[in-house]
Amino acid sequence: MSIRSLFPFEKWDFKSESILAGLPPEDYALLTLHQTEHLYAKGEIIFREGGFPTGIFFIKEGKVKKYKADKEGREQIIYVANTGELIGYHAILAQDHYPDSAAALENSRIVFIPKEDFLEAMQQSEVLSKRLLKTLSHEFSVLTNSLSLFTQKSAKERLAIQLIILREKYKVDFKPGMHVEINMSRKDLANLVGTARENVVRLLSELKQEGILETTGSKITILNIDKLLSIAKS
Amino acid sequence: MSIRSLFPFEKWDFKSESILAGLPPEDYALLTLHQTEHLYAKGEIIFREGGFPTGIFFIKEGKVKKYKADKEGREQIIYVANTGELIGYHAILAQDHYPDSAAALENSRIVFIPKEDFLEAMQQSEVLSKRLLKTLSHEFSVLTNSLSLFTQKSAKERLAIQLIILREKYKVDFKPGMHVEINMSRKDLANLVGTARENVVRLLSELKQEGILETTGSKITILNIDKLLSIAKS
DNA sequence: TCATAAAAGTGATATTTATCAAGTTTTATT
DNA sequence: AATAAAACTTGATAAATATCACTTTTATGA
Repeated sequence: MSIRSLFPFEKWDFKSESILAGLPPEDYALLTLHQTEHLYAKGEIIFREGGFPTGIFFIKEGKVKKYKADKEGREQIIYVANTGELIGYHAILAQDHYPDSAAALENSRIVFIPKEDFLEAMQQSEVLSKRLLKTLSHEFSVLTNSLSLFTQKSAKERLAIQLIILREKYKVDFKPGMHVEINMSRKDLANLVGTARENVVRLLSELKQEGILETTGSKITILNIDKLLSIAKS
Repeated sequence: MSIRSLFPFEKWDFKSESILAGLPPEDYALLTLHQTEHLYAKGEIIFREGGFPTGIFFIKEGKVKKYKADKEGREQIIYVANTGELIGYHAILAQDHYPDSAAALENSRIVFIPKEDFLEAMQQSEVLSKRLLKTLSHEFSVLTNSLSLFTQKSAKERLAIQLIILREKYKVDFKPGMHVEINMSRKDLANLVGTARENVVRLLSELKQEGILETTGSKITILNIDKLLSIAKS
């Protein structure tokens, strides 16, 4: 039994890969006309909330956190974007500034597509604008799920859910039965779950006690996904 | 000094009015070809989370809460849609089931537009699909604001913010200096703020003590919007 | 590889918020 | 207007979570 049939990942995934994947060649050509590839080091900021958008970003390799920071600098992570995902298009489509910030969670290879090319491709490509409408509408449902998660579930339940989601995102060359290493700092994990760092540490050691996971350094390995699922569903 | 220049309402407003307002006549005609108007009594459900969408809804008069309920029936209100707003399009565009439920907060007059007409109008109207893209992208930013609100602000700050927003939504024939009556049950207010009903009652009586508002029955009147703004900003 | 900084982990305590169990007031209905 | 039901309010208490101060472990780079 695959985890994909036991847990509703689509409720938590933006599916922004499907915007560009297999786009008609002529549309794709328009989009990639002036693209440039850049390496972002772990921790490096890609764009900042309130900044003026100049293009969109395609994650060729790596992971990116989208987050909002309050005055005291406390971050709330909205979403973890993975290899293959597209970010930064909301601000351009809304004709507004960036609603959130984006920073690399690990060394990442990211392609920049200028705003003009993106808008031109949008204008020309029926397929692209249809896909954006579909993705944006889906994102709406993901965000409403996140919203109710925060008000209707305890920190432990939220952590369990996020660990299940992260485990999926941190899979590389995964084969059934293999273990997955989630490599995220306690601080980022806390900012994703929406609780204090110390609380995450305590909850993780509870889960460790229950034989659900183990940690080596800051890395987390899920040992018993079924138990985690039952906590997440409660 | 108008409240609109002191508080960023656009951060909390979906602006879905702007989807249909002033649409080119021929596009509007397509949309309204088979529209039907219905009256919904206060509390009546318009659509349910998980249901299959058959059309979209235009609020001609009234207010609608969009919410998600958990297994225990506890609701989290995602958004309060007002007269002139459009609801129910996300599910159709995402080709999915309704991500949330909608119910009338007061007796409302609502126009139903069948899915087929909506999709046909989308197909034909460049303007309509552009506007939907813009609105959906803006909604993304509103929801990220709501998300960080829940994790970064206390219940009292959240209540202050929601009261400022609700005051704006409950204005009718408003002239500067006039008072506004917010007519919402403590339960709904609690479900909007994301806290227990008893907590909202206590926070409201604190605000009453501070001379910020008064209540008559379940109705709330803001007396000192400046003080409320300073709590919201803290 | 060793020094040093950064991150993780722990314990004590404070604060916030939820829950339960009453009353009381308001609203609706006959 | 009387009555019942629903909604609101209050107080006491429990539970969850945040904060602070500190130790230990891990990562980094000279």
